[in-house]
Amino acid sequence: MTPVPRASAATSPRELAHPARDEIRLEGVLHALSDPMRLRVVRELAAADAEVACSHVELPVTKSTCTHHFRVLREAGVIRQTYRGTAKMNGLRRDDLDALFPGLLDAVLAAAGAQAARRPTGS
Amino acid sequence: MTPVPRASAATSPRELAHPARDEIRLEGVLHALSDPMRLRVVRELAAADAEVACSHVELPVTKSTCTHHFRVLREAGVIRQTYRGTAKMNGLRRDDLDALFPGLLDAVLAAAGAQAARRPTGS
DNA sequence: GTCAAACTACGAGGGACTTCGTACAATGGG
DNA sequence: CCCATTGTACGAAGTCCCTCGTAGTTTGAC
Repeated sequence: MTPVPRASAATSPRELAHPARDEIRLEGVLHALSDPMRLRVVRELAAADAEVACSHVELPVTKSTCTHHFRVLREAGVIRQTYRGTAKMNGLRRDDLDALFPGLLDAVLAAAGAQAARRPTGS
Repeated sequence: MTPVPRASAATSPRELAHPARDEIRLEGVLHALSDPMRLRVVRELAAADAEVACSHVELPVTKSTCTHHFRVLREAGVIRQTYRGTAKMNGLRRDDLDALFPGLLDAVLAAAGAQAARRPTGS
């Protein structure tokens, strides 16, 4: 079909917009973390302690929904995303979050872990 | 006789339903705190460090909306509400939250304070 | 009894969110 | 070049959420 020309995409290998550190809002972070799917993603990223591909995180939703949740996390400033070949790597923005909201991420992760321990089979 | 007094046209002692400690879910708490109005309420309750009447918390919304937000906070397990005459007193459930999610409430409160300091005139 | 104060219930409007399906683009290997 | 893999865009359906106005209930004071 008609090849769509794109602006200056020749040298830019698909870049993604991230909020700057001081653009990250607490309400946005809390809202991003208040979804079970996204909290699960964040827990896996924290456990991995490295960049993880979207496809490596197993969620009981379709790929479209997966993309949506990763975008919410990125736009809230919780994760950083970069392309690597056909994969998209995800990493927690620990440094920014710890600088802005000291102890918050660790408290949420610990709380999620404790809650998961209390609810063995559920969620 | 009614064994379980409901909050709908009940009899003498108006009682309110609160979730038990182990019924409090992290996602619910995070969602409750992710709203600017409710975060504001929680900050005021934490600053007061005592029971505060709904009418004493000044919010730029109508009373109906105020009631709604207080109920969300109560049903999420963040606050405890009790009637006292015509007033309804509100207090943080610090003990329960600290037991379930150690450090979470303090981290959120500190983060909210830090963010408010970065944004002097409320957005 | 009457009245004001404080809060609630109900419903409505408008917007945001979660999920999905389908079709499409970018990358790297055979 | 062809194609499988990976993720995106777009729209749609259904649901939930925030806000409000109005009418009503409960309580305590006069």
